[in-house]
Amino acid sequence: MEKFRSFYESHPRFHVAIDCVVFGFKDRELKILIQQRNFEPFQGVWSLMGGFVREDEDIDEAARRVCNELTGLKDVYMRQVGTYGKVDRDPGARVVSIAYCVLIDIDRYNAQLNMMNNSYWENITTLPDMFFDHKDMIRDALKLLQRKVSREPVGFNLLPSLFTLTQLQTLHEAILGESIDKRNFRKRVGEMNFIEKTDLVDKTSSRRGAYLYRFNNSEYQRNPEFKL
Amino acid sequence: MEKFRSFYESHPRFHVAIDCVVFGFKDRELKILIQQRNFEPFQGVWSLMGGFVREDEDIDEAARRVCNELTGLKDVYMRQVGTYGKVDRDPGARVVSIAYCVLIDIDRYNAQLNMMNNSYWENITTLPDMFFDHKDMIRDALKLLQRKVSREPVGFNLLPSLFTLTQLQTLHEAILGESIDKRNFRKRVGEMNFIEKTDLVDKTSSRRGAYLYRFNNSEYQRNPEFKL
DNA sequence: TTTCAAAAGTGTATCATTTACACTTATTTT
DNA sequence: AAAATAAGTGTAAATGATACACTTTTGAAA
Repeated sequence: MEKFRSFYESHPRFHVAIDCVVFGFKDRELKILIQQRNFEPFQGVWSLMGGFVREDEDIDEAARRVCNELTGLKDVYMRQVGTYGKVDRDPGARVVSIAYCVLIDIDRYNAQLNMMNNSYWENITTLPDMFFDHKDMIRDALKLLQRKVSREPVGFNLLPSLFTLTQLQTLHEAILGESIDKRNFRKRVGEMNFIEKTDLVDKTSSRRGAYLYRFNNSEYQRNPEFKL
Repeated sequence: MEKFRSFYESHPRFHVAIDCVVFGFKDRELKILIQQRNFEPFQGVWSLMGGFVREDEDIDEAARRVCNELTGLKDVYMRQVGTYGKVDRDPGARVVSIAYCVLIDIDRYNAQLNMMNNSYWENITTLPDMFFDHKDMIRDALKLLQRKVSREPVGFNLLPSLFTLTQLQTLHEAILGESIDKRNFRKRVGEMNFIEKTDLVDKTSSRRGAYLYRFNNSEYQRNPEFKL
């Protein structure tokens, strides 16, 4: 391939970045992790958590690495949202950025990282102005999440491994931005036998207590049909 | 920003390419435009039609330019599918490639371009082995198209501006890979008043002749609800 | 210890949507 | 005149989606 080097070298090269739209769920609200940069360039600007792709990394590997650096978590659900490449989207240099939608259980997130990264969990309904096209990335990531949450078991990534049906429902409501009928919702849950009732009870959110459920992925794989 | 140049320069840069998954529809078959390269590198390998992003171009502009160079057409429907960035996906150099799904009316395509580009219309069901991840791009572009065709008026981009309902139905069948009940299909068409019957008749495909319809986009915009 | 507050849990009837299904019509060719 | 070919048309049954309100359980407060 050596002899065709000029074929490639006649074309320009760009920085390629990863931006993570990290979703979490707490207090009935869908949140995302944003950062107010305390370093140059763009100090003080609100932005998504990101990083650059390295020479020796697949872009998905880079996304996993960046996400791990920012959240401390491994084996996290992430999906590519899209790629953003306006010429002037980053005034410091030509940067093409690939956005990823990341879903984490907010309780597994080490809050100390917020100090280190100067980052915050902000409700998606009350985001500040943000760096260039980062609002577009968030919008598109949310659309992706909305499209998936009713048809694939992705919401469980935002919950603890044991959760109540009320938590699951309020999660769906927060993602879809609309309220859901409780009895209809539970009827649909009941049709999916991979959402398993345990005999454990959570009493933190009510006096009566609510049964805890878990998502059984291997059972789901045997008959992967999901509708909520 | 000058003083932060090193912030960027400490990170690597990559070639960024566009690959177009160009769909066409003819003889009841969904086809895509592929090219057997008659130039180095990778001479003889089947691949999608592509090109590199330039310094002064947004990626969407680059996609439009590349698509225009390859099809001769302007103002075509195109949507980003995803970005493919495995380290070794192109052995000649590190190239990150953004795939676009492109829908054209195959009758507007100048067949002479096939000579110039060494390109062909191949049925999606009978594709040859292809360059690295180009099959993945095609699979993902087809998924995108399948997801959209029933809920948004995108199929019309693959048809002439006047079309019969049988053409529209066989197009949907080709995209979805399953047969559709004729009466149910036409019932749904009848519910969308932006699919307008003309008094023109096409007699090329049957003795009786079939009424020609057209898609009225401004009527659609007044009440954008689509279900087929 | 009784009362109150707060969330959990439970079923049915109606409505809307989707599916299954087969013959007639119009025209050209033989 | 008959045959061949694709266009065009409606209804009934089944399935899925929606609307809707009261009882239960428990801890905290009176």
